[in-house]
Amino acid sequence: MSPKRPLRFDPIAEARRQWEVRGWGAPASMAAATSIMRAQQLVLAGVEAALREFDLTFARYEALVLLRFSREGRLPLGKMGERLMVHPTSITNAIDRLEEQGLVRRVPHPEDRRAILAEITPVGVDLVERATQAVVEAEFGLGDLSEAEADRLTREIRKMRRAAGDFED
Amino acid sequence: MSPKRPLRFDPIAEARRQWEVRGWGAPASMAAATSIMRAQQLVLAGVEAALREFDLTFARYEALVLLRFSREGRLPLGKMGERLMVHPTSITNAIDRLEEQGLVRRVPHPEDRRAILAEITPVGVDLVERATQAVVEAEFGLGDLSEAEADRLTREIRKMRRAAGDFED
DNA sequence: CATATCTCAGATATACTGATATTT
DNA sequence: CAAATATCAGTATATCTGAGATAT
Repeated sequence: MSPKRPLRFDPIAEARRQWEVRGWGAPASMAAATSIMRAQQLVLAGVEAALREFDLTFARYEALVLLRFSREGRLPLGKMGERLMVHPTSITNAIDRLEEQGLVRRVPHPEDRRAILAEITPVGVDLVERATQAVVEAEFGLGDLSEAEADRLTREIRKMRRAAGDFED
Repeated sequence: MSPKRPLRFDPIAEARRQWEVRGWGAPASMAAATSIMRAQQLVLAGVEAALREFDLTFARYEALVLLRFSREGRLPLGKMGERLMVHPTSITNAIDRLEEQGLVRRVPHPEDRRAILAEITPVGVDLVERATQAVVEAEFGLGDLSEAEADRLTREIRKMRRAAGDFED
């Protein structure tokens, strides 16, 4: 981790100013995209720090949560990749690792013999619940954002996600 | 690239519902953090697709832009790492690559002989301007977000960044 | 001597390409 | 035969740790 002290100015406001000086176009979009990238660095750093003691990465934690939320604790690997927006080989790799850790096991799909299900184990259920406590205590890397602010943020990003074709609804 | 079709529901709204069912705490923060992570995937995918023809990654593009915006087209590597919030060895690596591509060169720091400056070359200046055009045309992966929506998004994220200690201002 | 800056070697995580086996 | 599912081999990128060289 890098507990870097805060800058004494907003680097994105500064970048936007420079962007306009150069006449580079769409400065509002640049600022929004850069904001998203930087916010993600902060969230990822905060969450991964909380997950370290459980030997989980963010990607593997997300996979565990997804399985925990599924009706029967199992999902086809392909479906998991779609939902998490990751490459098929990345899911194979993540499930390999979770299986080594005893948090998940592979079981054959009952109807489609091409597909394989990942199923969360009791150990996995226990771990994901403890890891979640730690992530909540770390405030998801958001700092002390109020509930109202978090909701406004979620709503604004939701517009962007819809514009970018993430979902239809 | 993966031109995946949109889901027919908002996966984050669904995750939030499940999160509350399990009684996992801070659902508003979970939704905000997950929104940031997912938005970043969309932006990164859009921008990297636009940068591919220039043989640039997002990280190297950011470094070029930072140099382009500096007063004299050069900055110490350490300062670049701070500004981009990346590990010192990652900057070394990125500058190695940009130097191989002829977009940047290393020059000694005139006052502090420990430090090394990365300086953008004329070829680098030309490339970063052309790459920027492509990124703007790709709308930064934001889809057709209006300027007002982009500004609102930037403002909401700014609150989060301040709460997370990204800057003081 | 302590600190700062950068680099290197080695390890891990993720992603992508292209190929393959199996099943639908 | 075409499409879908998962895997594998190989490559690339980025991150981090720990060590070391050089300079302040």
